[in-house]
Amino acid sequence: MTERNVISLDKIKVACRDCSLSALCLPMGLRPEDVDRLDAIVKRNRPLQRGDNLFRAGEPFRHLFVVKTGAVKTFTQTNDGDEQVVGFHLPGEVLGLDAIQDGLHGCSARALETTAICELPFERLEDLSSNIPSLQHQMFRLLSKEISHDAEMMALLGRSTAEERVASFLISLSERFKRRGFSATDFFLSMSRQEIGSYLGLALETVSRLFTRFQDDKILKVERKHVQIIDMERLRAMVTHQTDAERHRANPST
Amino acid sequence: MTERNVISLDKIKVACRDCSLSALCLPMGLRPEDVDRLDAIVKRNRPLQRGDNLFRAGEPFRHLFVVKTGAVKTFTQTNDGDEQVVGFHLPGEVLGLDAIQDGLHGCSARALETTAICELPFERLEDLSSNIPSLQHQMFRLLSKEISHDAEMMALLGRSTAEERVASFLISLSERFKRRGFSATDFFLSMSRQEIGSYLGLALETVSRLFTRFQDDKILKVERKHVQIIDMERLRAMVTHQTDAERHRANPST
DNA sequence: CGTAGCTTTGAAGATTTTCAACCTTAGTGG
DNA sequence: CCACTAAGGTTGAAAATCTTCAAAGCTACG
Repeated sequence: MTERNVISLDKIKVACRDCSLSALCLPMGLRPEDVDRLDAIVKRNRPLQRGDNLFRAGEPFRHLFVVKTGAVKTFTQTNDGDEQVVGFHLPGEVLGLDAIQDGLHGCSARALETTAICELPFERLEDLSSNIPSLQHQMFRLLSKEISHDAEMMALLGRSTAEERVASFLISLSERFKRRGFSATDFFLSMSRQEIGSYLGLALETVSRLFTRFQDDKILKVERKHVQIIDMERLRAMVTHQTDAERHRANPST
Repeated sequence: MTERNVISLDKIKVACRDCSLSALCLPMGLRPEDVDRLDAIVKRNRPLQRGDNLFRAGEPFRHLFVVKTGAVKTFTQTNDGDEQVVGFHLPGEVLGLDAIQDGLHGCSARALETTAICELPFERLEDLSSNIPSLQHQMFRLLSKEISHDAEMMALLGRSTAEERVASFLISLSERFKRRGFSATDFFLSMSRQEIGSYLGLALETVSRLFTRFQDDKILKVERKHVQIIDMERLRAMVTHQTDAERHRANPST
């Protein structure tokens, strides 16, 4: 990190803490004046209540959204009417990236709890990116990260047993909470068993049974929405599907 | 489409046909001189033979790759050693988008048949994008499209029966061939039952049985790698999981 | 022509889903 | 303050689906 960036870092952090743009600006020091320009286009809205929609599938796409606090699920409907959850979005995570493609939201987004959101007008973000190469680079990285994450998820769904999926899901939540400064081993699920099942391709009963079994095996302590991870080692050991990418990130020398 | 773009279209098509950049430049008219600049950074390599690796997981990322002819699979290894297919890439499709994130390839890519590839040095593409706003926009769309596609795939894997997955897979191939000017109803699979199964999260025997059943039901004609779709209607009817996004794209008024 | 690598097919076994009942909790209104 | 209700969660048993194991067939290639 260069001298210049050290100077700007505090300001960036403040701006990011405020507007939850860490996904965009934390990974790489933008110049302070650029952060100000980015900050200037961010809209802050009143918080969403549980059940409120942030956007619906088919609506025109104008903004990217960043979760500030709370949690959001994204989902589609199947032809036979039920809901298919395609993602959960925690603080610091970005929504709407799939809609850049054709200017229409491909899924709906709904708050799982009281949730604060920032809006980024995408056109203005594009303009800014043209003028700030490091912001453009951040945008590419942001989109690429999503692709990378999706590929891991597909590999998980494509291969795994119910046990492995649930273990993987818990580890993913744990890591995401940790990254945002929350406890990695003690947290509340804002989504129902139904929603977890839909996301993981399992019946809600299967999710419930696995939570019970993990608890019997002294790996977790689960009480409704409250989860405590007792034995992270064994939870990780259940996941045979660490990808090459994850291996290399964990230990780049191999 | 503006007058200016009409003029440039032929040239673009020629350039794209040559370098397989249609993913980047066909969806939106770049100015002719911009296409030339894009064309100038494209490298053309000797073709890959079946089994050759294009890149391996963990290798540093320098280029995006566009399939010109042939077919490529991307895959990761699981901890217990077997291969997990995460994607198939047909002519006109782009590989490596997941690696922008951290500069390392997250999966390996291997030719399924004799395959011609274009290389796009990513750094130079970023430079160009900074200077050509419409190219930047294309890049965002390209990445977004991949995210959109992955979300559909996740929804498919998360929900469906074996029947639905195989039907969906065939429809996807059919549409991709069609888009590139090949027959939508008569094509050759360049991948094995094993690889299809890995991709769809099914045992290879399950894939084989479903091909047989679809044939018995007069929906397909399958002879090893050669597939003919006899009854596209019924094939489509098997897929309950048309997403909102797909519905809206098919019929934007609803 | 023989062998290796797919592919197909059958049967048994395992996992997961479905259906049904019951339990728990949080919120509501008497 | 308590009872009631609705929503979500748990548990059991039966049924469906998919996988695994095993064997045999086919094709392409050397």
